[in-house]
Amino acid sequence: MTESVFLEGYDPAAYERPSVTVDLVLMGLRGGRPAVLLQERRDPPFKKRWALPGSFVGIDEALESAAERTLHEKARLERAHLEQLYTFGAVDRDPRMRVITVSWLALLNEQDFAAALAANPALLPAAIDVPWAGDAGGPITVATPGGTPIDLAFDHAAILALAVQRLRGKLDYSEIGFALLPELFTLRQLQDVHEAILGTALNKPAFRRRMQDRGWLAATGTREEGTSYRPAELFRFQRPL
Amino acid sequence: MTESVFLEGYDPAAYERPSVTVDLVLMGLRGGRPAVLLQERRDPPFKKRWALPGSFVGIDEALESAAERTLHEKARLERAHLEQLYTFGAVDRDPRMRVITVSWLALLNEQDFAAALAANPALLPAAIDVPWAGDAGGPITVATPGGTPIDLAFDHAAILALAVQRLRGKLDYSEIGFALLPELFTLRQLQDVHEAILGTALNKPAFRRRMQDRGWLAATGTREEGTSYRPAELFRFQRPL
DNA sequence: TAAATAGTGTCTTTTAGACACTATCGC
DNA sequence: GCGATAGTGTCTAAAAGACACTATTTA
Repeated sequence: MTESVFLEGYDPAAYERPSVTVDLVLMGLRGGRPAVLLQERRDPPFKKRWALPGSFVGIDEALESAAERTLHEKARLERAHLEQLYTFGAVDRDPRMRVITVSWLALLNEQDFAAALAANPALLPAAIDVPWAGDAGGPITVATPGGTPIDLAFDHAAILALAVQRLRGKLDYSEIGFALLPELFTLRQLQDVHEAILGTALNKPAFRRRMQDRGWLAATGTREEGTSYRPAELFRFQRPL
Repeated sequence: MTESVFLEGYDPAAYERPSVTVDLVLMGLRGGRPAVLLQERRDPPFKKRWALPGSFVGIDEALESAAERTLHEKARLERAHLEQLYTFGAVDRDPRMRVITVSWLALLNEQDFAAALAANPALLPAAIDVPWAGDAGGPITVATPGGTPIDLAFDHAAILALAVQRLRGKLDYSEIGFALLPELFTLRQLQDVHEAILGTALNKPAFRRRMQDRGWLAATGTREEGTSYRPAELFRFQRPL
């Protein structure tokens, strides 16, 4: 055992400190397909490249507050499902200086997704394509609505890939899927969301049994309107017990 | 939309930066029960209270490198299963100054756990008691080997609770459990590890089927020695496919 | 041979998938 | 009634739990 084991009590203020940012993966469904809101960089590094919206964490600001503030500043949304993903801290991830970023997954339903786009037209609703199945993880591809592939700035491709993996992994055992739906929804809409995120077709009776058994569904007694066929019942999410 | 939406391109160096640390949850099994290695604080704040081992992240040091360095400095271990848990950044979590900490879960097998204790006798092998079942999460209690309850410094109780929850949640679908075992182990040892972490008894045939079906077990053909009964076969962990 | 644990065969229970069937709406 | 989708009953397949039984080692 060397002396360094007990080398403590030094003055941390004497050490150079890194910058800390939050980056948001603003995810939602657009036309039934996964999409993410990106922002074009106006300055170097990665000038004119697309990046995740983010901002620096204030010295008197909690991490979650910084994420919420960024959600409001960039997407003009008051609230959304927001969960911390991972903290990225490679030394050279920003060529200017040392920046450690705490990444967050923000889930928007179709209405909020459209509202964010309307409030900040500088945002790009990029389409996400996930080439791997299951929740093993792996790289994903991002493209403009027109289909042009996007090479994200910084390490944001890795952050986005992790967001997709986290979302897929938590989808069927957590309440996370409801964050992508409006307050009232049909079981078909719920299943569509799951199928879009997982990229696979699901069995209808089994899916409904599972959702019912978890106690997540509160019947409202009302039905959707404007269909040219039998209208489905509208449900509301409820926390079990 | 206000002007603040596009308020970017300012000089981040002009802003005050937080300190960033890594904190390690050094977990293992001691006498078949979950335990964590703690370190007594020598200086305020929380002087003489027990805390998770940690250190400041160097300005030219990746987060994972800082975690590995801390693992070496505090426990004298070259490697261990190390995975990032969560980043805690409440403004007042350290009364001295703004400190954001990236927490890591480090898993040690019984041998490494004992080696760390021997290399750094200042570490306390605290017993972990988990009062909740399943992977719902919740507070846990920590106690000295003598049974005296420990009130951890900072927000380290929350970090430790999250570590336990993560470990429980990943145990039966990931390879994480093998990090708590030596290279060669019997199926009974593997089951004992799972039962200790989950806090419940498991069905023997079903457990063995699952582990076999996942392709995690490579038979060695050798058997344990020194038993006064039928010796069990020794297995080695293998990655599937 | 006795004691103790390793390891397995098999029955039951539970859960998921497949598939078809009935129900209900607008037109 | 027709078309289309909602919603469900039920059979099958797969996985988990229960339990007992056999196997193998030391003493």
